[in-house]
Amino acid sequence: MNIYEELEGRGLVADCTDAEELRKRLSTAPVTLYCGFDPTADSLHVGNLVPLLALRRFQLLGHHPIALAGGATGSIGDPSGKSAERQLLTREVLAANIASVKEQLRRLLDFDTPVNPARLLDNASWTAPVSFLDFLRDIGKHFSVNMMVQKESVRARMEDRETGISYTEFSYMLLQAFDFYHLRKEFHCELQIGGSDQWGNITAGSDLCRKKLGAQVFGLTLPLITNADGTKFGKTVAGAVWLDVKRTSVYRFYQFWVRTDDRDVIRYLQYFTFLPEDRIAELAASHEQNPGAREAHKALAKEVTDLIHGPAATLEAIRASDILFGGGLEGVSESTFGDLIGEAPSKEIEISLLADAGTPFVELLVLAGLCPSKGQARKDIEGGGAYLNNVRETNFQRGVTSSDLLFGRYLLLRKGKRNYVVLVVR
RNA sequence: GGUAGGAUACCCAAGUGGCCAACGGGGGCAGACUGUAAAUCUGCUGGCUUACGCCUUCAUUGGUUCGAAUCCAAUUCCUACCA
Repeated sequence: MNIYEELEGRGLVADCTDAEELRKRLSTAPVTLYCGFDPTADSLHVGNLVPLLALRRFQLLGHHPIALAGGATGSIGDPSGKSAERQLLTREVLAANIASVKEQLRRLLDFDTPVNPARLLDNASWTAPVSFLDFLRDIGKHFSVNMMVQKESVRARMEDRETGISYTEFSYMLLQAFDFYHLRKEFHCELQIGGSDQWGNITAGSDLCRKKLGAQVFGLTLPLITNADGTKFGKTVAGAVWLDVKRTSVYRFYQFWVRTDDRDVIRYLQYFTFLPEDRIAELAASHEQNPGAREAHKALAKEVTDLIHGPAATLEAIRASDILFGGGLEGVSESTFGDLIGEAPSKEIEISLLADAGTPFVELLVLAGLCPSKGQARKDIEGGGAYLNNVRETNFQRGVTSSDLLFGRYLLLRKGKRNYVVLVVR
Protein backbone atom coordinates (compact mmCIF):
# COMPACT_ATOMS: atom_id res chain seq x y z
CA MET A 1 0.00 0.00 0.00
CA ASN A 2 1.10 3.50 -0.79
CA ILE A 3 2.03 5.49 2.29
CA TYR A 4 0.02 8.46 1.15
CA GLU A 5 -3.13 6.41 0.85
CA GLU A 6 -2.37 4.82 4.17
CA LEU A 7 -2.14 8.20 5.86
CA GLU A 8 -5.10 9.59 4.04
CA GLY A 9 -7.19 6.56 4.91
CA ARG A 10 -6.46 7.13 8.55
CA GLY A 11 -7.34 10.77 8.36
CA LEU A 12 -3.76 11.72 8.99
CA VAL A 13 -3.26 14.20 6.20
CA ALA A 14 -4.03 17.72 7.21
CA ASP A 15 -2.25 19.61 4.49
CA CYS A 16 0.33 19.04 1.81
CA THR A 17 2.45 21.38 -0.25
CA ASP A 18 1.69 19.48 -3.44
CA ALA A 19 -0.43 16.42 -2.90
CA GLU A 20 -0.45 15.29 -6.52
CA GLU A 21 3.29 15.48 -6.99
CA LEU A 22 4.04 13.98 -3.61
CA ARG A 23 1.74 11.08 -4.24
CA LYS A 24 3.51 10.43 -7.51
CA ARG A 25 6.91 10.74 -5.93
CA LEU A 26 6.03 8.37 -3.12
CA SER A 27 4.83 5.67 -5.44
CA THR A 28 7.99 5.60 -7.54
CA ALA A 29 10.74 5.02 -4.99
CA PRO A 30 11.44 5.33 -1.28
CA VAL A 31 12.04 8.85 -0.07
CA THR A 32 14.01 10.21 2.82
CA LEU A 33 11.88 12.27 5.15
CA TYR A 34 12.27 13.95 8.47
CA CYS A 35 10.37 15.22 11.43
CA GLY A 36 11.75 17.34 14.21
CA PHE A 37 11.12 17.07 17.92
CA ASP A 38 12.20 19.90 20.14
CA PRO A 39 13.51 18.81 23.51
CA THR A 40 11.39 21.15 25.58
CA ALA A 41 11.07 18.51 28.30
CA ASP A 42 12.97 15.39 29.23
CA SER A 43 10.22 13.26 27.77
CA LEU A 44 7.90 13.26 24.82
CA HIS A 45 4.20 13.09 25.52
CA VAL A 46 1.21 11.62 23.75
CA GLY A 47 0.80 14.83 21.80
CA ASN A 48 4.06 14.04 20.00
CA LEU A 49 2.85 10.61 19.11
CA VAL A 50 1.09 11.31 15.85
CA PRO A 51 4.13 12.63 13.96
CA LEU A 52 6.36 10.10 15.63
CA LEU A 53 4.17 7.21 14.58
CA ALA A 54 3.89 8.73 11.14
CA LEU A 55 7.65 8.42 10.78
CA ARG A 56 7.28 4.80 11.69
CA ARG A 57 4.49 4.32 9.19
CA PHE A 58 6.76 5.67 6.50
CA GLN A 59 9.54 3.38 7.59
CA LEU A 60 7.32 0.31 7.58
CA LEU A 61 6.51 1.03 3.96
CA GLY A 62 10.11 1.26 2.96
CA HIS A 63 10.94 4.93 3.33
CA HIS A 64 13.92 6.40 5.15
CA PRO A 65 12.96 8.31 8.27
CA ILE A 66 15.11 10.82 10.05
CA ALA A 67 14.15 11.79 13.56
CA LEU A 68 15.57 15.14 14.36
CA ALA A 69 16.23 16.16 17.92
CA GLY A 70 16.10 19.90 17.97
CA GLY A 71 19.17 20.83 19.94
CA ALA A 72 19.39 24.11 18.06
CA THR A 73 15.73 24.94 17.50
CA GLY A 74 14.86 23.81 21.00
CA SER A 75 17.27 26.32 22.42
CA ILE A 76 15.36 29.11 20.68
CA GLY A 77 11.73 28.20 21.26
CA ASP A 78 9.09 27.73 18.60
CA PRO A 79 6.47 30.49 18.68
CA SER A 80 3.98 28.32 16.74
CA GLY A 81 0.83 27.88 18.72
CA LYS A 82 2.33 29.54 21.74
CA SER A 83 0.55 32.52 23.14
CA ALA A 84 3.50 33.79 25.12
CA GLU A 85 7.22 34.09 24.92
CA ARG A 86 8.90 31.21 26.62
CA GLN A 87 11.67 30.88 29.07
CA LEU A 88 14.86 29.72 27.46
CA LEU A 89 16.17 26.41 28.69
CA THR A 90 19.67 26.29 30.05
CA ARG A 91 22.26 24.38 28.13
CA GLU A 92 22.46 21.71 30.79
CA VAL A 93 18.74 21.10 30.84
CA LEU A 94 18.65 21.06 27.08
CA ALA A 95 21.45 18.52 26.85
CA ALA A 96 19.76 16.27 29.36
CA ASN A 97 16.45 16.59 27.54
CA ILE A 98 17.98 15.71 24.21
CA ALA A 99 19.59 12.63 25.68
CA SER A 100 16.36 11.25 27.06
CA VAL A 101 14.21 12.23 24.10
CA LYS A 102 16.68 10.46 21.85
CA GLU A 103 16.15 7.28 23.85
CA GLN A 104 12.43 7.51 23.34
CA LEU A 105 12.77 8.09 19.63
CA ARG A 106 15.07 5.13 19.42
CA ARG A 107 12.42 2.81 20.74
CA LEU A 108 9.85 3.64 18.09
CA LEU A 109 11.93 3.50 14.99
CA ASP A 110 14.09 0.73 13.63
CA PHE A 111 17.70 1.80 13.49
CA ASP A 112 19.08 -1.62 12.66
CA THR A 113 17.25 -2.74 9.60
CA PRO A 114 19.73 -3.02 6.75
CA VAL A 115 17.38 -1.71 4.09
CA ASN A 116 16.06 1.56 5.39
CA PRO A 117 17.40 2.21 8.87
CA ALA A 118 16.11 5.23 10.69
CA ARG A 119 18.55 7.97 11.56
CA LEU A 120 18.70 10.20 14.55
CA LEU A 121 20.26 13.62 14.10
CA ASP A 122 20.65 16.72 16.17
CA ASN A 123 20.36 19.99 14.33
CA ALA A 124 22.82 21.60 16.70
CA SER A 125 25.52 19.66 14.91
CA TRP A 126 25.17 21.72 11.75
CA THR A 127 23.69 24.88 13.15
CA ALA A 128 26.12 25.60 15.92
CA PRO A 129 29.22 25.91 13.71
CA VAL A 130 27.63 28.52 11.46
CA SER A 131 28.51 32.05 12.45
CA PHE A 132 25.82 34.63 12.88
CA LEU A 133 27.16 36.67 9.99
CA ASP A 134 27.29 33.71 7.68
CA PHE A 135 23.80 32.74 8.66
CA LEU A 136 22.45 36.19 7.95
CA ARG A 137 24.23 36.35 4.60
CA ASP A 138 23.49 32.84 3.38
CA ILE A 139 20.12 32.10 4.83
CA GLY A 140 18.60 35.32 6.07
CA LYS A 141 18.92 36.92 2.68
CA HIS A 142 16.39 34.50 1.28
CA PHE A 143 13.69 35.48 3.67
CA SER A 144 11.43 38.44 3.36
CA VAL A 145 10.32 39.82 6.63
CA ASN A 146 7.10 40.77 4.93
CA MET A 147 6.41 37.10 4.30
CA MET A 148 7.53 36.01 7.73
CA VAL A 149 5.27 38.47 9.41
CA GLN A 150 2.33 37.02 7.59
CA LYS A 151 2.85 33.49 8.87
CA GLU A 152 0.16 32.63 11.33
CA SER A 153 2.52 31.76 14.17
CA VAL A 154 4.21 35.13 14.02
CA ARG A 155 1.18 37.18 13.19
CA ALA A 156 -0.79 35.87 16.14
CA ARG A 157 1.95 37.03 18.45
CA MET A 158 2.40 40.36 16.73
CA GLU A 159 -1.27 41.12 17.04
CA ASP A 160 -1.13 40.37 20.71
CA ARG A 161 0.54 43.57 21.77
CA GLU A 162 0.68 42.46 25.36
CA THR A 163 2.99 39.54 24.85
CA GLY A 164 4.58 40.27 21.52
CA ILE A 165 7.36 38.17 20.14
CA SER A 166 11.07 38.42 20.68
CA TYR A 167 13.57 38.60 17.86
CA THR A 168 14.80 35.23 19.06
CA GLU A 169 11.54 33.42 18.55
CA PHE A 170 10.89 35.36 15.40
CA SER A 171 14.03 33.74 13.98
CA TYR A 172 12.89 30.24 14.81
CA MET A 173 11.45 29.70 11.38
CA LEU A 174 14.78 30.37 9.74
CA LEU A 175 16.52 27.76 11.79
CA GLN A 176 13.97 25.15 10.94
CA ALA A 177 14.14 26.12 7.30
CA PHE A 178 17.88 25.77 7.50
CA ASP A 179 17.42 22.22 8.78
CA PHE A 180 15.35 21.23 5.82
CA TYR A 181 17.86 22.80 3.46
CA HIS A 182 20.74 21.04 5.17
CA LEU A 183 19.00 17.68 5.16
CA ARG A 184 18.09 18.02 1.52
CA LYS A 185 21.66 18.85 0.64
CA GLU A 186 23.40 16.26 2.81
CA PHE A 187 20.86 13.45 3.02
CA HIS A 188 18.70 14.03 0.01
CA CYS A 189 15.75 14.47 2.31
CA GLU A 190 12.73 15.36 0.23
CA LEU A 191 9.92 15.53 2.71
CA GLN A 192 9.25 17.08 6.05
CA ILE A 193 6.29 16.08 8.15
CA GLY A 194 4.96 17.64 11.32
CA GLY A 195 1.88 18.74 13.20
CA SER A 196 -0.39 21.20 11.49
CA ASP A 197 1.03 23.98 13.63
CA GLN A 198 4.29 23.41 11.78
CA TRP A 199 2.90 24.40 8.42
CA GLY A 200 4.57 27.79 8.35
CA ASN A 201 7.92 26.43 9.39
CA ILE A 202 7.74 23.62 6.88
CA THR A 203 6.89 25.82 3.95
CA ALA A 204 9.65 28.19 4.96
CA GLY A 205 12.00 25.24 4.61
CA SER A 206 10.70 24.07 1.28
CA ASP A 207 10.94 27.61 -0.07
CA LEU A 208 14.53 27.79 1.02
CA CYS A 209 15.35 24.51 -0.68
CA ARG A 210 13.86 25.76 -3.88
CA LYS A 211 15.68 29.06 -3.75
CA LYS A 212 19.06 27.78 -2.75
CA LEU A 213 19.10 24.37 -4.35
CA GLY A 214 16.48 24.61 -7.01
CA ALA A 215 15.17 21.43 -5.50
CA GLN A 216 11.60 20.40 -5.13
CA VAL A 217 10.83 19.15 -1.68
CA PHE A 218 7.54 18.40 0.00
CA GLY A 219 5.82 19.26 3.21
CA LEU A 220 3.05 17.27 4.78
CA THR A 221 1.24 18.14 7.96
CA LEU A 222 -0.69 15.88 10.24
CA PRO A 223 -3.91 16.94 11.89
CA LEU A 224 -4.13 18.44 15.29
CA ILE A 225 -5.82 15.85 17.46
CA THR A 226 -8.96 17.14 19.11
CA ASN A 227 -11.14 15.59 21.75
CA ALA A 228 -14.84 15.33 21.07
CA ASP A 229 -15.60 17.42 24.13
CA GLY A 230 -13.44 20.23 22.85
CA THR A 231 -10.66 19.84 25.39
CA LYS A 232 -7.04 19.49 24.47
CA PHE A 233 -5.92 16.02 23.59
CA GLY A 234 -3.38 14.41 25.86
CA LYS A 235 -3.94 16.65 28.81
CA THR A 236 -5.39 15.50 32.07
CA VAL A 237 -5.90 17.56 35.20
CA ALA A 238 -2.61 16.21 36.39
CA GLY A 239 -0.96 17.53 33.25
CA ALA A 240 0.34 15.93 30.09
CA VAL A 241 0.44 12.19 29.57
CA TRP A 242 4.11 11.38 29.09
CA LEU A 243 5.87 8.56 27.38
CA ASP A 244 8.36 8.28 30.20
CA VAL A 245 7.30 5.84 32.94
CA LYS A 246 8.92 8.03 35.53
CA ARG A 247 6.42 10.73 34.70
CA THR A 248 3.40 8.64 33.75
CA SER A 249 3.29 5.07 34.98
CA VAL A 250 2.37 2.34 32.55
CA TYR A 251 -0.84 1.80 34.48
CA ARG A 252 -1.81 5.44 34.17
CA PHE A 253 -0.79 5.48 30.55
CA TYR A 254 -2.94 2.47 29.82
CA GLN A 255 -5.82 3.95 31.80
CA PHE A 256 -5.57 7.20 29.88
CA TRP A 257 -6.39 5.37 26.68
CA VAL A 258 -9.04 3.13 28.18
CA ARG A 259 -10.97 6.20 29.27
CA THR A 260 -11.13 7.65 25.81
CA ASP A 261 -14.44 9.25 24.93
CA ASP A 262 -16.61 6.88 22.89
CA ARG A 263 -16.87 9.44 20.16
CA ASP A 264 -13.11 9.53 19.76
CA VAL A 265 -12.11 5.95 20.10
CA ILE A 266 -12.35 4.82 16.49
CA ARG A 267 -10.53 7.88 15.24
CA TYR A 268 -7.84 7.32 17.78
CA LEU A 269 -7.42 3.73 16.70
CA GLN A 270 -6.66 5.10 13.26
CA TYR A 271 -4.36 7.80 14.53
CA PHE A 272 -2.42 5.95 17.17
CA THR A 273 -2.28 2.30 16.22
CA PHE A 274 -0.97 0.22 13.37
CA LEU A 275 -4.04 -1.97 13.27
CA PRO A 276 -5.18 -2.55 9.72
CA GLU A 277 -8.26 -0.91 8.37
CA ASP A 278 -10.42 -4.03 8.47
CA ARG A 279 -9.51 -4.75 12.08
CA ILE A 280 -10.50 -1.22 13.02
CA ALA A 281 -13.75 -1.65 11.12
CA GLU A 282 -14.37 -4.80 13.15
CA LEU A 283 -13.77 -2.95 16.37
CA ALA A 284 -16.01 -0.14 15.23
CA ALA A 285 -18.77 -2.63 14.56
CA SER A 286 -18.42 -4.32 17.90
CA HIS A 287 -18.32 -0.98 19.64
CA GLU A 288 -21.45 0.06 17.84
CA GLN A 289 -23.18 -3.11 18.91
CA ASN A 290 -22.07 -3.22 22.50
CA PRO A 291 -20.33 -0.07 23.62
CA GLY A 292 -20.41 -1.17 27.23
CA ALA A 293 -17.86 -3.85 26.59
CA ARG A 294 -15.41 -1.17 25.48
CA GLU A 295 -13.61 -3.53 23.22
CA ALA A 296 -12.34 -0.75 21.05
CA HIS A 297 -11.04 1.17 24.06
CA LYS A 298 -9.17 -1.83 25.33
CA ALA A 299 -7.69 -2.53 21.95
CA LEU A 300 -6.59 1.07 21.65
CA ALA A 301 -5.05 1.09 25.09
CA LYS A 302 -3.29 -2.20 24.55
CA GLU A 303 -1.90 -1.28 21.17
CA VAL A 304 -0.53 2.09 22.17
CA THR A 305 0.86 0.88 25.48
CA ASP A 306 2.51 -2.04 23.72
CA LEU A 307 4.15 0.33 21.34
CA ILE A 308 5.52 2.63 23.99
CA HIS A 309 6.19 0.37 26.92
CA GLY A 310 6.43 -3.09 25.41
CA PRO A 311 4.15 -6.11 25.76
CA ALA A 312 5.39 -7.26 29.16
CA ALA A 313 4.69 -3.98 30.91
CA THR A 314 1.41 -3.70 29.06
CA LEU A 315 0.27 -7.07 30.33
CA GLU A 316 0.96 -6.00 33.87
CA ALA A 317 -1.02 -2.82 33.40
CA ILE A 318 -3.88 -4.79 31.94
CA ARG A 319 -3.76 -7.26 34.81
CA ALA A 320 -3.79 -4.45 37.36
CA SER A 321 -6.72 -2.83 35.57
CA ASP A 322 -8.60 -6.11 35.50
CA ILE A 323 -8.16 -6.59 39.23
CA LEU A 324 -9.31 -3.09 40.06
CA PHE A 325 -12.08 -2.78 37.54
CA GLY A 326 -13.00 -6.40 37.02
CA GLY A 327 -15.50 -6.66 39.85
CA GLY A 328 -15.12 -7.62 43.48
CA LEU A 329 -11.95 -8.62 45.19
CA GLU A 330 -13.36 -12.06 46.00
CA GLY A 331 -11.36 -14.83 44.51
CA VAL A 332 -8.36 -12.64 43.92
CA SER A 333 -5.30 -14.48 45.13
CA GLU A 334 -2.54 -12.91 47.12
CA SER A 335 -0.05 -13.14 44.31
CA THR A 336 -2.49 -11.60 41.86
CA PHE A 337 -3.19 -8.79 44.24
CA GLY A 338 0.51 -8.34 44.78
CA ASP A 339 0.81 -7.57 41.09
CA LEU A 340 -0.88 -4.30 41.77
CA ILE A 341 2.03 -3.08 43.80
CA GLY A 342 4.13 -0.75 41.79
CA GLU A 343 1.63 -0.94 38.99
CA ALA A 344 -1.38 0.82 40.40
CA PRO A 345 -0.46 3.79 42.55
CA SER A 346 0.79 2.46 45.84
CA LYS A 347 2.31 3.76 49.00
CA GLU A 348 4.05 2.28 52.02
CA ILE A 349 2.80 2.91 55.52
CA GLU A 350 4.01 2.00 58.98
CA ILE A 351 2.29 -0.95 60.62
CA SER A 352 2.08 1.08 63.82
CA LEU A 353 -0.58 3.25 62.21
CA LEU A 354 -2.93 0.31 62.32
CA ALA A 355 -2.25 -0.76 65.90
CA ASP A 356 -4.91 -0.53 68.60
CA ALA A 357 -7.74 1.75 67.49
CA GLY A 358 -5.99 2.28 64.23
CA THR A 359 -6.02 5.39 62.08
CA PRO A 360 -9.22 7.20 61.15
CA PHE A 361 -10.30 6.52 57.58
CA VAL A 362 -10.19 10.24 56.76
CA GLU A 363 -6.55 10.44 57.56
CA LEU A 364 -5.67 7.44 55.49
CA LEU A 365 -7.27 9.02 52.45
CA VAL A 366 -5.18 12.12 52.91
CA LEU A 367 -2.09 10.06 53.62
CA ALA A 368 -2.64 8.10 50.44
CA GLY A 369 -2.90 11.33 48.50
CA LEU A 370 -6.42 10.60 47.34
CA CYS A 371 -7.80 13.69 49.03
CA PRO A 372 -6.09 17.04 49.39
CA SER A 373 -7.25 17.77 52.92
CA LYS A 374 -9.08 16.18 55.78
CA GLY A 375 -12.09 18.37 55.24
CA GLN A 376 -12.32 17.30 51.64
CA ALA A 377 -11.74 13.67 52.59
CA ARG A 378 -14.57 13.89 55.05
CA LYS A 379 -16.94 15.29 52.46
CA ASP A 380 -15.97 12.57 50.05
CA ILE A 381 -16.60 9.92 52.66
CA GLU A 382 -19.92 11.36 53.76
CA GLY A 383 -20.94 11.71 50.14
CA GLY A 384 -20.42 8.00 49.67
CA GLY A 385 -17.42 8.37 47.43
CA ALA A 386 -14.83 6.53 49.45
CA TYR A 387 -14.14 2.83 49.67
CA LEU A 388 -12.01 0.65 51.89
CA ASN A 389 -11.07 -2.61 50.23
CA ASN A 390 -13.72 -1.87 47.65
CA VAL A 391 -16.48 -1.58 50.22
CA ARG A 392 -18.09 1.81 50.63
CA GLU A 393 -17.31 3.32 54.00
CA THR A 394 -19.40 6.25 55.11
CA ASN A 395 -18.12 6.67 58.62
CA PHE A 396 -15.19 9.01 58.39
CA GLN A 397 -14.10 8.34 61.95
CA ARG A 398 -13.94 4.66 61.33
CA GLY A 399 -10.63 3.42 62.66
CA VAL A 400 -8.70 1.32 60.21
CA THR A 401 -6.75 -1.39 61.96
CA SER A 402 -4.60 -4.32 61.06
CA SER A 403 -7.70 -6.49 60.96
CA ASP A 404 -8.66 -4.67 57.76
CA LEU A 405 -5.52 -5.74 56.00
CA LEU A 406 -5.83 -7.88 52.93
CA PHE A 407 -3.43 -10.80 53.00
CA GLY A 408 -2.01 -9.26 56.14
CA ARG A 409 -0.21 -6.58 54.15
CA TYR A 410 -2.44 -4.46 51.97
CA LEU A 411 -5.19 -1.90 52.14
CA LEU A 412 -7.03 -0.91 49.03
CA LEU A 413 -8.30 2.64 49.13
CA ARG A 414 -10.53 4.05 46.48
CA LYS A 415 -12.09 7.40 45.86
CA GLY A 416 -14.86 7.63 43.35
CA LYS A 417 -15.09 5.22 40.53
CA ARG A 418 -11.56 4.96 39.41
CA ASN A 419 -9.02 6.42 41.79
CA TYR A 420 -7.19 3.69 43.61
CA VAL A 421 -4.24 3.61 45.95
CA VAL A 422 -2.82 0.47 47.47
CA LEU A 423 -1.28 0.92 50.88
CA VAL A 424 1.39 -1.58 51.77
CA VAL A 425 2.53 -2.00 55.35
CA ARG A 426 6.22 -2.01 55.86
C1' G B 1 3.97 62.16 29.98
C1' G B 2 -1.72 63.47 30.80
C1' U B 3 -6.65 61.66 31.95
C1' A B 4 -10.06 57.89 33.23
C1' G B 5 -10.83 52.99 34.89
C1' G B 6 -9.28 48.32 36.94
C1' A B 7 -6.62 44.33 40.25
C1' U B 8 -11.73 39.37 44.05
C1' A B 9 -10.83 32.10 45.16
C1' C B 10 -8.14 27.20 39.66
C1' C B 11 -10.35 30.54 35.36
C1' C B 12 -14.21 34.19 34.09
C1' A B 13 -16.98 37.33 37.02
C1' A B 14 -20.65 39.79 40.90
C1' G B 15 -20.19 42.39 45.35
C1' U B 16 -18.74 49.16 46.69
C1' G B 17 -19.10 49.71 55.36
C1' G B 18 -21.81 44.84 59.06
C1' C B 19 -26.67 39.76 56.48
C1' C B 20 -19.20 37.84 52.99
C1' A B 21 -15.39 32.31 53.16
C1' A B 22 -17.76 36.17 49.51
C1' C B 23 -23.80 35.66 43.98
C1' G B 24 -23.39 33.43 39.16
C1' G B 25 -20.84 30.70 35.17
C1' G B 26 -16.78 27.51 33.66
C1' G B 27 -13.54 23.89 35.32
C1' G B 28 -12.64 20.14 39.04
C1' C B 29 -14.24 16.33 42.66
C1' A B 30 -18.12 13.13 44.43
C1' G B 31 -23.22 10.86 44.09
C1' A B 32 -27.54 8.91 41.03
C1' C B 33 -28.11 6.63 36.05
C1' U B 34 -24.40 3.65 33.33
C1' G B 35 -19.99 0.99 30.83
C1' U B 36 -13.57 3.17 34.09
C1' A B 37 -17.69 6.79 28.07
C1' A B 38 -21.12 10.81 26.93
C1' A B 39 -25.52 13.45 28.22
C1' U B 40 -28.63 14.64 32.29
C1' C B 41 -29.84 15.53 37.41
C1' U B 42 -27.88 16.34 42.71
C1' G B 43 -24.13 17.78 46.25
C1' C B 44 -19.31 19.79 47.27
C1' U B 45 -15.41 23.08 45.69
C1' G B 46 -9.84 28.13 51.53
C1' G B 47 -7.88 25.38 56.08
C1' C B 48 -8.89 23.19 60.90
C1' U B 49 -12.66 21.24 63.85
C1' U B 50 -16.58 14.04 65.92
C1' A B 51 -19.71 21.20 63.04
C1' C B 52 -20.87 25.03 68.58
C1' G B 53 -17.44 27.38 66.19
C1' C B 54 -12.17 28.87 65.19
C1' C B 55 -8.30 30.54 61.77
C1' U B 56 -6.47 32.50 56.91
C1' U B 57 -8.15 35.04 52.37
C1' C B 58 -10.64 39.85 47.98
C1' A B 59 -2.88 43.15 44.34
C1' U B 60 0.91 45.13 48.49
C1' U B 61 1.65 48.26 52.80
C1' G B 62 -0.24 51.48 56.19
C1' G B 63 -4.60 54.28 58.01
C1' U B 64 -10.01 55.61 59.31
C1' U B 65 -13.84 52.70 61.94
C1' C B 66 -16.91 49.18 67.25
C1' G B 67 -16.56 46.69 62.38
C1' A B 68 -13.59 46.90 55.67
C1' A B 69 -13.25 42.98 49.77
C1' U B 70 -16.08 47.60 50.22
C1' C B 71 -13.72 54.25 52.73
C1' C B 72 -8.66 57.00 52.71
C1' A B 73 -3.21 57.22 51.50
C1' A B 74 1.08 55.36 49.33
C1' U B 75 3.12 51.54 46.25
C1' U B 76 3.20 47.83 42.28
C1' C B 77 1.01 45.96 37.96
C1' C B 78 -2.75 46.22 34.10
C1' U B 79 -6.58 48.50 30.58
C1' A B 80 -8.69 52.47 27.66
C1' C B 81 -8.49 57.29 25.57
C1' C B 82 -5.30 61.52 24.67
C1' A B 83 -0.17 63.23 23.65
